[in-house]
Amino acid sequence: MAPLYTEYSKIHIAVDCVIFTYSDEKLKVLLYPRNIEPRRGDWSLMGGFVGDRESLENAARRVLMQTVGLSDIFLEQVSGFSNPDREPDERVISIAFYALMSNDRHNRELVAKHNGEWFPVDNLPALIFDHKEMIESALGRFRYKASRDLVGRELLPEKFTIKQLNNLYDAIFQRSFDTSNFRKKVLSLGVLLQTPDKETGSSKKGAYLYKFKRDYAAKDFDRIVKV
Amino acid sequence: MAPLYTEYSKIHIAVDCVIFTYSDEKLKVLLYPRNIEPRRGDWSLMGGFVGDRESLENAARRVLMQTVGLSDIFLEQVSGFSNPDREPDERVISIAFYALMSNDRHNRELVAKHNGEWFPVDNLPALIFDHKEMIESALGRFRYKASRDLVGRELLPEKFTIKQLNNLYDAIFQRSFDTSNFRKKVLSLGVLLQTPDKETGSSKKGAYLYKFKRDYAAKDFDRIVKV
DNA sequence: GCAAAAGTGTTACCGGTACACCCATGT
DNA sequence: ACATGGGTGTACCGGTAACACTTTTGC
Repeated sequence: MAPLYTEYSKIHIAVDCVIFTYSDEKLKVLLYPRNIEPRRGDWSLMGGFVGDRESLENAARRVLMQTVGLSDIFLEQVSGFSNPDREPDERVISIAFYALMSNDRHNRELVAKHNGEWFPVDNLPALIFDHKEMIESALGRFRYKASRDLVGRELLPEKFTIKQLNNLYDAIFQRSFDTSNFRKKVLSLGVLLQTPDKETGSSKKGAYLYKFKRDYAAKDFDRIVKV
Repeated sequence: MAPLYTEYSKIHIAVDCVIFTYSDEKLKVLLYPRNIEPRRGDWSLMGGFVGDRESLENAARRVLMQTVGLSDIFLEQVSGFSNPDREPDERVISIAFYALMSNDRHNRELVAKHNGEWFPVDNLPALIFDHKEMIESALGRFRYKASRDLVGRELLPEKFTIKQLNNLYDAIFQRSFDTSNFRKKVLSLGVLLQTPDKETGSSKKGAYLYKFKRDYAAKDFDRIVKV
């Protein structure tokens, strides 16, 4: 490896992960009390520096593995944040990613060990640096994805009712979709399979549980919901 | 500035600019024969390393100024490209940007001096590294922008006919929009102003020239065209 | 008059929205 | 029987697409 670019300076480069989950009918983000100076103890996204021979995405997956014990989950790059003064003491460029994680899959012990806590996206605490902005960008990108692809598989249990999916979309877009129309729209996409089972906890009649078709891969529908 | 992160390695970080213009009824990208090894002479995007105290966007604007003599143009970050082997000889992470430039504004001498050439997006030559992929990502993002905001101001002369705008959209989306419906849609947005002048080069009747309203800022329309 | 491009009008259809209504069941 | 949430049906409205039609003017 020839030292071709020696006259140009190198820069610390990191990734930060916006980890979304869905629980208690809310869309939530995983935050940690920062464990190094400066601003130790303030809430922040979990991140890490990018290794010498590591892609950004692999760095993000490594962070996910260390954070929630999973790495085979949906992950998408959002944007680079590069204001020279975004960290007060040293120059770091950080690339934000967002990840989608079903609430029942993550390693709770691992999260607890680092004092991670889940915050609803509409009620975030004070965050270090530009992490608030990262979350907002990530949410924008996630909404775009959810508007063109049914995102239930990543965030709901394997089997779920249409109502649960409806509530998920309500939480993502912070509005209330008409249940009748939502049901029709979603079923018309042809990617869900009705199971024989019913969910009976919340109603007397019971609601059919659905799951994604086995071979379902992310599609690009015309428009599931308006953004 | 305390050396906090000394145990983590720094990485070369660059920006690459996908510069779009519109001429001869085609959407084109500016490419250069690479002027340093490796692969000197192959076609590539214009890029540059990010300085110590420089944001990614400022680095991209600096590249634009060096390349086309303009920096006050539309610029948007696309994505980071970070495969450790994307450059054969040394590790460089590059953030792709795209820019929109009216064909009559750029500094032709400056472009010619570096042997820059414009290529239609549907007929690109062989490109170095992952630059083809960068252009495709940039085009995707640009199409998204054009679907929600009228992009004529950035790419057409100050005054233009509806037909020209129609042709621009045809070129961006590589399809043909119905002229009648396109006209109605575009005028209904209420952002164009009819001028008293007519363009008579291509027709006997002559077509009215329009321009963007003085106070027009990028809006987020529901949907101008389907993506 | 006719060709050519600009510009207007018409119609059919589709998808989103609102909302009324029926269904199944536990109490 | 009735309350409750699940699920279906329908009617309206606006946007989109396709395409016919009118206008203007140079030749």
